[in-house]
Amino acid sequence: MSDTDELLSIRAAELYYEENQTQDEIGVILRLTRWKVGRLLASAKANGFIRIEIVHPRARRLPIERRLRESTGLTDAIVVSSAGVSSEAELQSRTAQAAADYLTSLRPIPRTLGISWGRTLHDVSLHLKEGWAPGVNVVQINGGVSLNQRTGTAASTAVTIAHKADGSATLLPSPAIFERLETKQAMEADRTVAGVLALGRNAQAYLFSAGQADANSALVDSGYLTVEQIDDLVARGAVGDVVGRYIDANGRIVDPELNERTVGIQIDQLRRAPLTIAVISGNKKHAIARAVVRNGLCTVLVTDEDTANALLQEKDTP
Amino acid sequence: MSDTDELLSIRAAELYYEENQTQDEIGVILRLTRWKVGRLLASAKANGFIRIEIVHPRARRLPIERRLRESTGLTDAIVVSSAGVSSEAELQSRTAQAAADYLTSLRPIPRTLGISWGRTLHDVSLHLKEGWAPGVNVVQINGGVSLNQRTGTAASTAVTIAHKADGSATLLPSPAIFERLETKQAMEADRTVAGVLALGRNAQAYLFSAGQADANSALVDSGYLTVEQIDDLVARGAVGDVVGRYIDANGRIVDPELNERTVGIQIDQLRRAPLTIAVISGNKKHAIARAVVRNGLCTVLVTDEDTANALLQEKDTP
DNA sequence: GCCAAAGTTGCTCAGATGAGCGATAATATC
DNA sequence: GATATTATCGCTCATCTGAGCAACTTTGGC
Repeated sequence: MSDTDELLSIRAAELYYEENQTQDEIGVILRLTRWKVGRLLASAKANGFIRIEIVHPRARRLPIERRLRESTGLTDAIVVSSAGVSSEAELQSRTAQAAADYLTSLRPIPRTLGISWGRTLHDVSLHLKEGWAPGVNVVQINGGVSLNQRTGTAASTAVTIAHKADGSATLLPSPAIFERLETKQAMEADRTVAGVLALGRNAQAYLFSAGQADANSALVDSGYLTVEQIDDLVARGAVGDVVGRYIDANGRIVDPELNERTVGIQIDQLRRAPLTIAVISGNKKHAIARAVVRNGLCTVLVTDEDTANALLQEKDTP
Repeated sequence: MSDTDELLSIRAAELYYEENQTQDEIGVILRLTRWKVGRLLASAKANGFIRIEIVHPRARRLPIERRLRESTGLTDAIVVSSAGVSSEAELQSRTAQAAADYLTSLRPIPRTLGISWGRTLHDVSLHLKEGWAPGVNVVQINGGVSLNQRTGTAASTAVTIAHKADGSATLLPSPAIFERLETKQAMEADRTVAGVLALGRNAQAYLFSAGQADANSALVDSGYLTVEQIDDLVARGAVGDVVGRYIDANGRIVDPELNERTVGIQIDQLRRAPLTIAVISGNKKHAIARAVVRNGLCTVLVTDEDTANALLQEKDTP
């Protein structure tokens, strides 16, 4: 397009989008036929001069969702817009809201829903509306936060989700990680615990988040791991944890011994499940999100625009 | 509007603006009539959820221009968009470009154009296209930069503007401010200088910028004023200078004695002129822009979106 | 300078859309 | 609970707009 045409397309766009003039009227003003005006407007759009943003906490980015589905093979992708967000917390809240929306609209409604715990899932539980589903049994799929933390964040998440769906919550009464393998095995042998774990393995759907591998991990906060242990895991390639288990960029368990001492569903069980919803948002979680998506650990990803774009860019530059 | 309708309007907007679906198709997807979809889209717009930006260096903000004209009584207002600008310099360059565009499209073409000097006007001169007008006599209306500066910025601006219009430049061979009133009067008595000043007074149009009152002023850089003098002027209410003369928020000369020693057109002559184009851009110039516009020192203002909004907000909250 | 190829223009026509208007539903008022 | 009032809905119709096409203009190649 010629230089003067580019300028004209901008003038036309101003009159069209800001002044709500018709292409006819613009034609009169700029001394052009209305067809020329139409073409100029089309070229302004094609050149990317017209940026249309939907500014709303519930706004999603459908084109990014589609590209994500196509390039990763995800069953579904929910990408919340970051237009107009001023803080990371706001973005994560939007993502949690979107996850709650997705859960609510899920058909068929899963009778048993396996969930992990964490800040993100807690946020999701708060965003769910009373009566979001008619009776869902919520099962914890990995060991809970220790008691030196604000008691029962994990339990409260599960209970809230279940309660709001007029369902029941089945809690996993176990720490996340045991110091000794023998203790962990003894615990798993307990009939109650074994029952919960079996229920978790047979859930129809899973909802979980993931944590980045750094000192801010909930597993560090809860006292299960030390900062030094995290550093060691990172040195061995860990990018983050899923249901309490640290994985590398290829989705492999970083420390098999540690993994053995971790209570809950195995990564492979997640990989085989037909419906696994991962909720991952935030700038620091791009790496773990990538690991989760690339290695088939989820079939549905709920995330934010920036994380989604990061995933797409990697795909484009292999 | 109800809460669910608001959400629906966002879903509709996503499909309409991001996926280019027709209102009919959206109706099928969301189980609504196409009229309902149309209404939802209209309400999304009305609620400000749809933000349309024209991202282009030459983009203007016509609605703001109109509001400025209406609320200030300016003959014309040119407001450049700040969408997508990353630096103050870029915004100022856009404003200069817009001023050049305005000058080029000006009808009738002024035979004599009085100009001041400064970074902004120099920028305007560079953005003008060769042959922007068929013969314009450009006259300097205030004293030039001193010679210890990069020689001839002021002269070069005038010459460039004139040259590109196949016209002639009449320079004012005088310092901006004299130390002694007597010297200034003697200078003005000189036939050549007097002739230039007379020519300047009779120009058909004026183009000038304005400087904020702080240590970065061109008058300080050029050695005419010290930082202390500026501080003093500020203490006495100065918000900036127009054609070398410091004014307060009410458009009054702050220091009459200093004003007397300043060579060039008087503020009042500017106020009486039928066509005076002020080019003012940048966050620090909001106050001086306000003083210029509120006190009728210009009939046309070329500025940036942020400055324009600042002017409008003051109007709304008197 | 001539011709082919590519690009641009004005136009027809069908599809998309907003304004306006009765009909219907929801809400408030007594 | 009946009625008045308001809001919402589905629709018609006129207008707006984009796709497609033939005519025309420009450009590049020889």
